Amino acid sequence: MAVHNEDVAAAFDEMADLLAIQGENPFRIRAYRRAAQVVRTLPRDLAELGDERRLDELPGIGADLAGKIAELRATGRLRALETLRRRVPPGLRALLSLPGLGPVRVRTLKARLGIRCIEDLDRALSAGRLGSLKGFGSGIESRLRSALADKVARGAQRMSWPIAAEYAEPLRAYLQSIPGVTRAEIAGSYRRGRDTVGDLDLLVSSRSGASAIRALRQYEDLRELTAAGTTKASGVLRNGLQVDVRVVAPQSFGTALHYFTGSRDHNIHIRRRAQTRGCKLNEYGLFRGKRRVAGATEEELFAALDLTWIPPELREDRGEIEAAERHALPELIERRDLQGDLHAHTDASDGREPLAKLVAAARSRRLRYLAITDHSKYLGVVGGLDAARLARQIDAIDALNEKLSDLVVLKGAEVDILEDGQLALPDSILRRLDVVVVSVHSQFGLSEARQTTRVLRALERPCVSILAHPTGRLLGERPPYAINFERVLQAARERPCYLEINGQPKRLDPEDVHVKSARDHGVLLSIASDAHSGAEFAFLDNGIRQARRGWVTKEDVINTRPVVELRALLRKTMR
DNA sequence: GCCGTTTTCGGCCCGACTGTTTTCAGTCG
Repeated sequence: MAVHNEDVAAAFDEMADLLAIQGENPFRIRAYRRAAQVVRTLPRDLAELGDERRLDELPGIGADLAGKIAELRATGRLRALETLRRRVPPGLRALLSLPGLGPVRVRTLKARLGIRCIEDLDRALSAGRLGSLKGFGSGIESRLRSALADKVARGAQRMSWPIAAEYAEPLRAYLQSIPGVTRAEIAGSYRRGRDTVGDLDLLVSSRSGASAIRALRQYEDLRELTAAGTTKASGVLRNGLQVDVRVVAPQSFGTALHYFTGSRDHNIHIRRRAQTRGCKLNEYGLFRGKRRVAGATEEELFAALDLTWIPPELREDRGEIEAAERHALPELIERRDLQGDLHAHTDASDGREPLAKLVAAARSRRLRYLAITDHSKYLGVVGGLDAARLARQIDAIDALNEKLSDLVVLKGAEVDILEDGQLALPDSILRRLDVVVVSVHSQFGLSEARQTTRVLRALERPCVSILAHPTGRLLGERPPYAINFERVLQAARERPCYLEINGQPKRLDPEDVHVKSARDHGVLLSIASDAHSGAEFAFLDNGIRQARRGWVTKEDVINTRPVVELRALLRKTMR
């Protein structure tokens, strides 16, 4: 039985929760949580990392946890976890996710009222039995009631970054407009450019926190304010998105922005670094004794710690601090580096605009080239092109190019990879194209072995330029399909062909750690909008963000090249 | 449970808000 990173991470997370409910040493609990995080975001499968000795080289994993990983891999079980489950009713874990309930109160509920799961808690609340308990006032009771009431509705759903942006930017502008506010920035996972955002963290610079927070109450999109002090407030927007606002004085803005941007693991690492240098770092500044040595800007904070300024997208404690110390951070790609887009659809398949209109939109965005990659005719996609229709589109594009001087239209197709690894169009027509994008649109549930074989077979075909949206996930709808990404990368490098970073808000595929892994393997990338209308060329921004989180530079991306160099790279993929 | 340019033991990031607290524990980020 194959044990994957996520299985290990889930087991460690459960260990941490159950140990917390038992009242264990908080640092031991944190060690499990940190290990879960490290394993979860590992770019490669643990199975390929080899023996225990290699495992304990991972940060946060020592001899004991390496042994537990080995045990899970060998037996599929973890005796320590099973022992804990016998001692702590597993239903108690779910209680930890409710607001106001931490390990201490959960333990009280179990000890005093015999509550072992959410349903027990619901009944106890209805019967009014909580009021008698120490530490459970009417405030907590009402918060629990409402949390249980809309637990299903709200859930812990994270929102795709581009959707969150529609709420974050107006709120930022509103805060910026409050009298006395000199600056307002969105921090948190949004500023780090994560593919999904769980809540919005905003930082405000003002000498009067109280008045800024009073003004926040008036924000029209705010449903309720759940907590409000003089420097900090939390609330919920009408769409259910959680918002945290923090106010600091200008001389603290840099350290506060850094602190509020996170990630948590990055912050802890940076604060340890400050400590070992005899300093203390908090959101108000970097202090040596009582003297503030940095605070107003992030730049002075990093400089004071002998680090290059680290772009927010890299702040995940995945080696960026070590790289900044060596002044060896990558120079991350920017939107203006892109010269064209290699994945777009017209109304010949499922796009919404005709060829001419899409090309006009690309020109107005100053793209130098655009590949038209309509779907092949296959199940699932209405109106996909067969070889005859594709041949007619090829002629139409040749004619269009005659009339264009500032943009080159590249002839392409997005060809389905069939279940057996064959392509949905014959090589004879694919040879006439400039770029062949291949992708999986069916049979997402195959086993990892079969899915991997399927894609590897497709990559053996003579005409394959780019593997599009390589894991098939749809945020909030469909998980990535099971595939051995490592083997796909090896095949892509040897072949060669390129890997797409898809900028559709629902896809953002592949995820950041896989992007970084591709870069580490020397596989070149294509940043694509997958546009289905001219307006969707804006999705290139999403692809850039995803690329930056994977440490990608301009040199790692094929569509930063002028068209002549790009064509040379594409020819290398055709046999 | 992890980890080490003071340390193989004794630390482990740090502060705001809430509630029930007459001085602080619990939770959260």
